[in-house]
Amino acid sequence: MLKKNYSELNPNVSVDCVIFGFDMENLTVLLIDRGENQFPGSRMALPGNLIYNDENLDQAANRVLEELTSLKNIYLEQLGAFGDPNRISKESDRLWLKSIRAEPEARVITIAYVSLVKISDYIPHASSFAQSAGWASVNEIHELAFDHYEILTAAKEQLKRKIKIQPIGFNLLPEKFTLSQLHRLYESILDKPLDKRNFRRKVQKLGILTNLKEKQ
Amino acid sequence: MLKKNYSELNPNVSVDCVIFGFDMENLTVLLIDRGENQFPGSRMALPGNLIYNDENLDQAANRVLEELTSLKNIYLEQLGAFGDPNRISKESDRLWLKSIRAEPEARVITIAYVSLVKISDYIPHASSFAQSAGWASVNEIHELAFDHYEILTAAKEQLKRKIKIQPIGFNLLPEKFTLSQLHRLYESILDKPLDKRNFRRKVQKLGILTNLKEKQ
DNA sequence: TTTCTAAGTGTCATTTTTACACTTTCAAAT
DNA sequence: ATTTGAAAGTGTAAAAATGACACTTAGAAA
Repeated sequence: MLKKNYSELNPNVSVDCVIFGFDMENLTVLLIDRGENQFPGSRMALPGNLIYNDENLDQAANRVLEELTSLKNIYLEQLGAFGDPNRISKESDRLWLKSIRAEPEARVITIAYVSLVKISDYIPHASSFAQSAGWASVNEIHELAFDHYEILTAAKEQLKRKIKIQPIGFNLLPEKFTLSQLHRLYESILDKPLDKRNFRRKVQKLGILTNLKEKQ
Repeated sequence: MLKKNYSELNPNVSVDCVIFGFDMENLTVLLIDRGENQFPGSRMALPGNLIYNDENLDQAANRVLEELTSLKNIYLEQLGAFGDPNRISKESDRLWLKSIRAEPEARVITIAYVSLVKISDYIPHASSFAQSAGWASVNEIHELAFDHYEILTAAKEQLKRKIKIQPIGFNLLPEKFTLSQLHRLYESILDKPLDKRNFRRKVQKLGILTNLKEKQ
């Protein structure tokens, strides 16, 4: 009877992480630079890689994120699976895969994860096949490796949906923060202006915050 | 250079379909019977199977559903990926996989899909490895193959969320139907009583329905 | 000191939500 | 044929949530 070795990479399943960051000004996302490439196409990609057979998907997402960017202990939520057979069809992507994968032509479906963190808490350091890792303004991104732009778009939608129903976003801010900062965060995510007074009223009705009586 | 054959089964990725059905009385779900089995554990499972490498996930879900139950042209929505390494650890499940899979020990992650249909529109006929296929009352299900019970639970939650924000459920009913039937559908899904008058008012404000002036 | 930018504050109208009880109709049982 | 039971059908009032709206104050920069 053949005993399967489970602690090996699964050539068909990867995870990709969409880590949104907020710096009191802009909504950004964590990208890695894949480095020079002879073919056209974006050098930038979401941090992601194949899973091991003996880890579950959540573990894989955390591991991959840490390996590529050094960020750890981040609450990741699953966004969904992206599995178009053509997601690897760009020539520049295939070339890159040849340099990092044992089976570069394998059909890969990827499970995307999303999070939202406070930028100042996490300083990315690139390692593994990432040449660099850093935050990029969400609004300035127009092209990414593979289907990562599509994944990013879906992640933005998910974030919008989530933020409307439950007040995430509080662990993203310093312990002391102004309502204006929170206001900016929400406007960044929803990508539309929110009435200042109505917003403050709503937040305060949640009663989660303790007023500091310090101004500014 | 090795040319990869893409129209082959991918041993690592499957799809599973949670098809909810409504029959004017109960919320049900479509299950297949895997047949006799020497080991304890549920014979029943969600319709699901491995994907082919040349089809996308949505196509795979539709194909697998049709192959096992004959249901086709169903709008399927992705629920998410389930990929615990132990999802195949029950002895009865492993035994069953040996009888139907080329690589029964492979690590498999599955992508779950959800839909909601009117039972009378779709009569399931089992084929492939399904010994039978039919509707089972959601409330009477307590055990399923693999992690399918967990998937079913997640699917119920998703359905609840969806039904609150947009009035799906209209294409599930006959062209003529009473508001009471719709009312029952919503109560079944949300699993709690809804005030009759408030419900009717809300539906009528949507203005989607044309009043037939026929009673009952 | 002037000027600009961002912070901070309250009210009112509209809409949405929730709670609540009796009558009518039809079908089934006697 | 009559009675009985079960489900269909109907309106109102109070409370809560939402959305629109403009001026003053404080601090930073010129």
